[in-house]
Amino acid sequence: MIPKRSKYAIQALKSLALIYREKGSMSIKQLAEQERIPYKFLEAIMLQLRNEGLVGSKMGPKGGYFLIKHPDEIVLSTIIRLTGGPIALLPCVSLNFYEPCTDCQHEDECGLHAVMLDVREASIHILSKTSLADLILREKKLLRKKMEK
Amino acid sequence: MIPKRSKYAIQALKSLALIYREKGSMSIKQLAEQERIPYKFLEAIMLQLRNEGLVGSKMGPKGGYFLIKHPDEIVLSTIIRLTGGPIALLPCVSLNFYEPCTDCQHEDECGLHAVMLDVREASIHILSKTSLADLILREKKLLRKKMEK
DNA sequence: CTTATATCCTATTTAATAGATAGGAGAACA
DNA sequence: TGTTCTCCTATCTATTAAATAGGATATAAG
Repeated sequence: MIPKRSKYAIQALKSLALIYREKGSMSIKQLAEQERIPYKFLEAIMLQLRNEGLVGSKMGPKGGYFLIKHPDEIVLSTIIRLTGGPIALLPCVSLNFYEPCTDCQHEDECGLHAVMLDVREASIHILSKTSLADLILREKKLLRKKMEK
Repeated sequence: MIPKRSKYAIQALKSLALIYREKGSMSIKQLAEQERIPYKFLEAIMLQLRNEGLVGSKMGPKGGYFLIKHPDEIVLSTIIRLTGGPIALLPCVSLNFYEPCTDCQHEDECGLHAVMLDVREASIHILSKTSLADLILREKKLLRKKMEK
């Protein structure tokens, strides 16, 4: 499971992506209300995303956050990685949270290691090809499909 | 990430699978030493696996645990599920640990939900086609490959 | 220039839970 | 009859996710 922190980050960034074209920005208050995320928690998250260079910010009234990169360029795996969510199912196959097993002398002889590597690859493949723009596009398609019924 | 509990369970069951043919059994002490798993922790795990019907047990001296099913029939997804490891990255796409998002009115309109469903499917596909026997076979292949060098 | 509205930043609290341990009861083999 | 094992319940501890607190700093607008 990825932490809520990661999920909140994706939701907030998706909201910013929706107003990217008109160079819009949103305050934490707006984002928090719209996505029903605890205000102070979201504040900490946005601050981090800013330090990581994903979003820009402007202080004072009419200030807020805005995407720096194009929604096409921000993929889910990046957001998850930055906000501390491990994607792998075991530490020994994690890129960003790697830890060797205390037992297991030879990783390259461990069958479980090999299988879990496969799982990680499959997950990352999906998450790193899905951008914020893809997410929005997908929601449009879902909605359209639903409306047809 | 799946809990250590799940990893330990897989390791122990793999050891039992190795002696399945000759109807062998192993005590917790043996298993714990061989796989370097804390004794008491493993005890709790094996007890659960027994209650779930994956292994059988025999009390007293020369007693121990043994596989009930054929190593072909026990797949990783089953072990992980039984020992409490969520495979999905979000509660809203988990089969066994499902929880709806507090925000998100319509799951079927949520793009993230759709993507995370894809990820789960990809992971489960691998984990439910990999049995204990496959794990052992894979390790043999890994070892052989390594020896060739 | 004052006020309201934002971000910025550090520190702290809280609650849940994974991981591990303790201690003894009950079974079976020698 | 003692030793070796499983069985079972209860508990401890440390870590961490999640959320909160409080104030400093910037800026738009009247």
